[in-house]
Amino acid sequence: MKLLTRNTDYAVRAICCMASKPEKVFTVAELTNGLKIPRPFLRKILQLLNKEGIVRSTKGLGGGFTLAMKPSRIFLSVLMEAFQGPLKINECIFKKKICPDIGRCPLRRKINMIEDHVVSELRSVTIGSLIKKG
Amino acid sequence: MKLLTRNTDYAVRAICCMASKPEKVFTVAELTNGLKIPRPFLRKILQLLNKEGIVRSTKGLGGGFTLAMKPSRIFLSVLMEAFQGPLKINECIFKKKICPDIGRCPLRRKINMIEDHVVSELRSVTIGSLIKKG
DNA sequence: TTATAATGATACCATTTTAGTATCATTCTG
DNA sequence: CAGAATGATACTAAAATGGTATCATTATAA
Ligand code: FES
Ligand code: FES
Repeated sequence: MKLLTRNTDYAVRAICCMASKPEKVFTVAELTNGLKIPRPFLRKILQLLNKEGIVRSTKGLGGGFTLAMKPSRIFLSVLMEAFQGPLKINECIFKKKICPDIGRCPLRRKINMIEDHVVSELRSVTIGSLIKKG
Repeated sequence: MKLLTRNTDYAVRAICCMASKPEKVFTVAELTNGLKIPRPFLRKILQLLNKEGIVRSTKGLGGGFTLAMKPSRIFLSVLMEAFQGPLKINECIFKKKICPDIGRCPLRRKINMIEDHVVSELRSVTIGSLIKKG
């Protein structure tokens, strides 16, 4: 059961890193040093985060990435959706074949309940909630 | 987010099928007819179910597979474990690197909570509960 | 104004996991 | 013994994931 894929995980850490100094512009190199993530891969990740508006990029010398939102507004669920697609648990294989009435299929009902719970939990996690140290 | 992989799904359906006539010995061919699962693949699945003691096989002419347990005792969680490994949500990537104290990492705590919920839900689903039609 | 340091865009490759096949051995029944 | 079934196991195919490479663009500063 994989909940977070690697790029989501990387994204989370990178953002946590950046959240520690909100004003600083981080170059990819700096972030990789701290995090030991393959550099070109992290670049790709940051580029997507930029498109998503979670991070802001500036080009050229002295450029790099900064958070575009407050950590408390960055939801784990949003990161997961960006990197892993919609938060949906897989459909069943035999659509109508087996299940006479998909609306009443007890397996699907159960799966949907699980999904609802998982998703609502994920939606409650923000980067902000992750970095406030204990 | 994939909860059930294909072979688990196939296994569930095959078992549901078999549960409808508990005394009948099903040949693989019969099951594939009903279910449209690639025959050799279903064989492999049934062989594993046999090893797990969920299904009983008899060889030779007139042989095939029967359920070895009552549907109400066959848990979805057990099938998932058999086909997909332990019901554990992925560990984080940077073991000790980032997380100063894994016991206190709020992300991990959250993930663990989600995992506990999912697993306990899955443990409550049996084939029996799936086949009692509404 | 040009060299350089940064990201943007994108195509490509590698690895791992999942899905599915093929084959031969074994066993049971008639 | 013939044939119908599964047992065991090795192999292949396809998809998802993880990671590289490359060239274009932009900004800074000597
Ligand atoms: S057919 Fe998909 S859960 Fe019932
Ligand atoms: S390091 Fe894994 S969840 Fe904190």
